[in-house]
Amino acid sequence: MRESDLPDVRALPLFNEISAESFEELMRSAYVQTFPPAIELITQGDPADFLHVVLDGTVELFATWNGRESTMATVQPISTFILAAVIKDAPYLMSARTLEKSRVVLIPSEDVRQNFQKDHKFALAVVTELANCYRAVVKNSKGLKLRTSIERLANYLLGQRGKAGDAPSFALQIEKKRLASYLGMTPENLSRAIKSLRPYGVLIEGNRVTIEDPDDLMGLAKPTPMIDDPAY
Amino acid sequence: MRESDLPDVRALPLFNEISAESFEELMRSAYVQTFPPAIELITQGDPADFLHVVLDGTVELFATWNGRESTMATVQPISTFILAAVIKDAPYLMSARTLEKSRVVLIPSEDVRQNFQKDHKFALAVVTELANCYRAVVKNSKGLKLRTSIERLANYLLGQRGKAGDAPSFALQIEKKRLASYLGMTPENLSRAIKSLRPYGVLIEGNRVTIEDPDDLMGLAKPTPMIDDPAY
DNA sequence: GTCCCAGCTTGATATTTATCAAGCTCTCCC
DNA sequence: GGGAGAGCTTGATAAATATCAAGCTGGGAC
Repeated sequence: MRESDLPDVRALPLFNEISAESFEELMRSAYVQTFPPAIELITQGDPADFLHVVLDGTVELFATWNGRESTMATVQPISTFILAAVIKDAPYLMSARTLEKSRVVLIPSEDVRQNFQKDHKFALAVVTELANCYRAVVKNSKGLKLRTSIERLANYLLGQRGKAGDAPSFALQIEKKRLASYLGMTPENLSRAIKSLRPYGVLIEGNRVTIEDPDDLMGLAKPTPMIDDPAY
Repeated sequence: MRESDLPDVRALPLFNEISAESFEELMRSAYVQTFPPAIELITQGDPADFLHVVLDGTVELFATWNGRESTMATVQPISTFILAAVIKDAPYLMSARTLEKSRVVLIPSEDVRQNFQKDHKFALAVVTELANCYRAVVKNSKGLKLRTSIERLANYLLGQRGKAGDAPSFALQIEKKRLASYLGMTPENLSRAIKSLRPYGVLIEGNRVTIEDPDDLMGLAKPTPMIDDPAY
């Protein structure tokens, strides 16, 4: 691991408050690896050997069953993933693959568990992180059960617009087929859903999204912090 | 709170390992209340004032948006709910109502947060509980996105059969309209889904479920611990 | 540059799921 | 015992979503 990576990892909420000793111990056994695109980093059902931290690139979390596959989340720098499995020393519930060339820190699970047993500050940070993850999945689940696919798309677009600083035009961060899967629909269905948002002032060409009148779109999307605000 | 309730609460994984001091402190400010059926205990969006522990009865967690409603979970004794909101000091993401006469312990959030700040054992228990909750929601989400409603029903029934000690016949623990909502479908659709399982040896009369040939049903349901095992 | 191919779109169709409208049944309450 | 009403079922229909089958397109690989 480069020296220059340490501050980035240290800045994560998960590691921010922990003792210098714990941090050093975790980093001593950790190592960084760079992966090409489309590499499966972890497979659901496997034992959780490492806590992962994405430093660069993009990682997709996905789940499979009976030959079907669904995108559960997209992880972008700098964040960790599969903390729950590591803590519980349980098998991964999701698989992960790189979507582009990515640099990932791998911290042996055993070290994570040991340090959170003895470092109270670390335990508190883990609690906060898990609570956030839990609430994120609950929000997601609410969206899936309470909204139609068009409503989910409309809210996704408004969310992305917010991330882009309320710019009238911005780029989609993921491929449409993955977005479709994330939103719980087929690519064909997404294509049509996009078209059906045209009357609400949404224009998508390639991965360039233009929202002419956010208020109009919001009339359809009816966003609520209880589903759409990651910080809520 | 009755003296006799204390051991029940103490036995929860969340409180099992904590110091006698912490436990006493939490219980001192806690109180028990008995609610009639169909009482809304908490409302999504409200500040998380209390950690709830169900001692008796049944509580439904549900979410609403834009006039729609969906059952997210059913809580039965003895378990806690809405821990994440309490820990984060954030608003509830879900509402809760009693389904029958229920006895609930209410522990002021502030006390929970204080004690988990100072009691390391408590913090560790909170981590475990949250990790379990998180994984439960992820499993649920996987089911929603990867399975059809009939497959979800089939797996639900197999799960209930397991809970009933693999008895060939058992009683549904919730009303069909709530089961429908929990599984992400309408009551009409559930009715028809039940019928469509008849060829797989499933017979449901009232709330009495009979599974004639579990193996046959499993051929359809294809259960996997990564979605269907609460302990996984 | 050109070829190739994955990703995307579009149209046609099928399946799944929801909605609407009765009617039935059971329980609770008087 | 006789309503009244909620829950459940059934049938008919509509809407949402998926599947299948082409075509289109734009960005690498060579």
